[in-house]
Amino acid sequence: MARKASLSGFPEWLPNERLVELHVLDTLRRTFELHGFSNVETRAVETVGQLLRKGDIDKEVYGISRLQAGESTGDDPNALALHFDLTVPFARYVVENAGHLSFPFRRYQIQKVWRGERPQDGRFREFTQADIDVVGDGTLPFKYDVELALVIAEALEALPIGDFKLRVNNRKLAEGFYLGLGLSDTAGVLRNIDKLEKIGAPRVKDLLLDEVGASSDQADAALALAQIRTEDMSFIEKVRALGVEHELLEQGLAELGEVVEMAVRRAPGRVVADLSIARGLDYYTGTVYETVLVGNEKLGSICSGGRYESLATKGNRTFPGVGLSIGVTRLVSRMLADESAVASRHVPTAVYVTLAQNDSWSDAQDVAAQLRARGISAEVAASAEKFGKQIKFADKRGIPFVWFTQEDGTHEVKDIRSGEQLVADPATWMPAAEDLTPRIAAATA
RNA sequence: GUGGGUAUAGCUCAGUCGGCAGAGCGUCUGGUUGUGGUCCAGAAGGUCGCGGGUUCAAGCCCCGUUACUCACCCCA
Repeated sequence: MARKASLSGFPEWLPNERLVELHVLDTLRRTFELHGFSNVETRAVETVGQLLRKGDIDKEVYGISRLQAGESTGDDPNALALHFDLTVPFARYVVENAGHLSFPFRRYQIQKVWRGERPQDGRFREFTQADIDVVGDGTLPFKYDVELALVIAEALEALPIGDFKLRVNNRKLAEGFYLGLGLSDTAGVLRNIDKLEKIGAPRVKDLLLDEVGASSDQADAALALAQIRTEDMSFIEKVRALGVEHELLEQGLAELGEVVEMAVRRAPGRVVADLSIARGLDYYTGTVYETVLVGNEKLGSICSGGRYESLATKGNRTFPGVGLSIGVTRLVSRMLADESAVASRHVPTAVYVTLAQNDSWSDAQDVAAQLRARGISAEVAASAEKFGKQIKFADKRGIPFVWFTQEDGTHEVKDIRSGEQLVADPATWMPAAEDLTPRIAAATA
């Protein structure tokens, strides 16, 4: 059971919960590196001017000020603030280090981010994001849009989170469609279509009529597009059947088709073409991704991103990119809440070395050192309490083995779960591989 | 930022009409004096969120406040 933090929105896990989070982080790191992504870390703060480049989100940003100085971060673009995602800092990093990087540059970045939003289930003010992006110099082949969807599907598949769906759409497809319909405020249409799942078609239609000046037919057509959802290439025929024509629409169909075609082959069942996905942020220009846990759709997206033709600019150079961001904290909070993953024990210790007499502590440390030298985590009792108490100490922590040294200098090790106690040699004894370190087990559904 | 709900032991929660602060679980100790888990007995553990008011008397009623929480907004 996930414990609620004392400061809302700033979660702090217990040791066994943190083990689950570490397992997620280790798994992501391993998957990303297997696919050749380099890691970078950027500073926690950016200037306000830098952060607000991509939109009016100043309400979400935590400013930094020195208490003594009584400074106000107010409107000063040079004031410092905590980053609220990893994409904007990465864009700055790319520009500043362009001369040292080789493009296309693929990097992953796993860090805390901060947002001054009202916390709720699965929504935090301090949380960890795991980003992967590929950024090019001037151009970036579309194949990366396909590749990133597959890398993310693989990464999520390696986690004990149950079934998920990576929903993919394409901005060009949607915008071309709206333009072909004669709706020029494509951003406005997108913004309202994005609410479809939450508020339903009738209310979205009202919004389209009121806010973007669509006719009833135009609104119906936009809604019809958004209702298309297929796990194969058939979405293309369904779009064509709506009878709208536009050059941008054709481009979008071709691009989304490429992602879906490859996903069907390489990640079957994980990717769905979902033409209702819009994504709130307006810097996406092509592919957009959003991921939900099947059965936990209300939690919101656990991973999203997209293609942006201009991640950053430097002089007359532009750096297009495509990337996705996994909401690690949201994911972990869900895994803890529904106990879909639990640590096999609370501590790293595999062997608890007991003490027969208080003055045998140093000898016990010699035993522990021999075990540690072979990669076995060992801990020595602090006082020679009754063996019953020492065993209980280990049992409460889930330590699987208790070590006894006899008066004659021989050793025995007890498996605390079976009660089986055998003669053992500290120079050669090994626990079973699954007992060496805490394991994260997926609950069997 | 807007609206609703909640706040009592480490955890989950009772607390009647305003009249001595409670239970279960957990923790600790002992039974069992150097091999745990079960069982039995006992113990410790409280700023009743905080501040004010009404009253002979407030966990309970009134006002304020803070935190938490759900929804809106927005997003991982």
